[in-house]
Amino acid sequence: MPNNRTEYSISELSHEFGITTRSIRHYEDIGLLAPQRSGQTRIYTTADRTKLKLILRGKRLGFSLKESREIVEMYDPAKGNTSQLKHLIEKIQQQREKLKHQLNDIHQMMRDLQDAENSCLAALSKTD
Amino acid sequence: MPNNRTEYSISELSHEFGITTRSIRHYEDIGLLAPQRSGQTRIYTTADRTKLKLILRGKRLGFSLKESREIVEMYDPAKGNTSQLKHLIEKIQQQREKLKHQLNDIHQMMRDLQDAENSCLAALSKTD
DNA sequence: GATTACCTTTACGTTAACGTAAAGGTAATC
DNA sequence: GATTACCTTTACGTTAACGTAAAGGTAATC
Repeated sequence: MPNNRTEYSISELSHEFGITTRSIRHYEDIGLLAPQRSGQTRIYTTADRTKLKLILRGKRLGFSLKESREIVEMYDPAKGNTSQLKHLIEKIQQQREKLKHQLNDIHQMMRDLQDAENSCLAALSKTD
Repeated sequence: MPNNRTEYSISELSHEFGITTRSIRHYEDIGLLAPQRSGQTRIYTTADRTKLKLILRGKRLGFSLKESREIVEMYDPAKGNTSQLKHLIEKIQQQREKLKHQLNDIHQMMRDLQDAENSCLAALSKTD
């Protein structure tokens, strides 16, 4: 299993992640990806692939592409001066807070689902 | 603190949840809410309010209104026969699976954020 | 050399989730 | 009785996130 690939075509990525090439190009249109070119053809690196993963994970969590951009930019090792670093740390904290709220929502929803299931089971046992 | 309200106006709910009345009416348009009427005016019960809460929580978790409909219908005590109950239990399980995946995504994202923060802190300590 | 399988760009179309205006009704207060 | 604060419906507009054609280029295979 040669998992040491370092370059990918757009269709390889689209197959791997179950999305269309149109989506991947769209992410580029709005500045989330910037693959190299070989002539006209796009060439994606493992870093591009990772960014794509971040975008799709964001989508699963209900992030807009604009919100995912912040995540992607955190991954980018664009570093900078002290004030930029401090600003980035602040952003990271904000994302963490948001995720904490989502965790609360998920746990609450799981409790609710448990309650719903229990009353279903109770209704079923009465029917027996 | 009289928390024993049983009826609410549309503006009361919009203020409480920080959304517009337009949104609330929209949820009704697509069949997520069905408040009573007093003449022309809508009257919301605590059950309606709970449904609205479910919708908004779903939105925070990235659910579409169509997906939230499933959650709302689980809350509805519409019960039914045995096969309907079993079907509902299946749906509940599916929602749980989806939430589990979201939990994984959140935990992974939190780890990534921690990594990003650590490298920021490392870069800062070098600057000192 | 034609079919196949990729790749490209341009550009209009679509769906969800509302926003926004227009036009009007009611009930209390100045 | 006019202003204020609510409520209503109808209907067109907007934004995000792509979908979908159209038109064309390249590289390998039959």
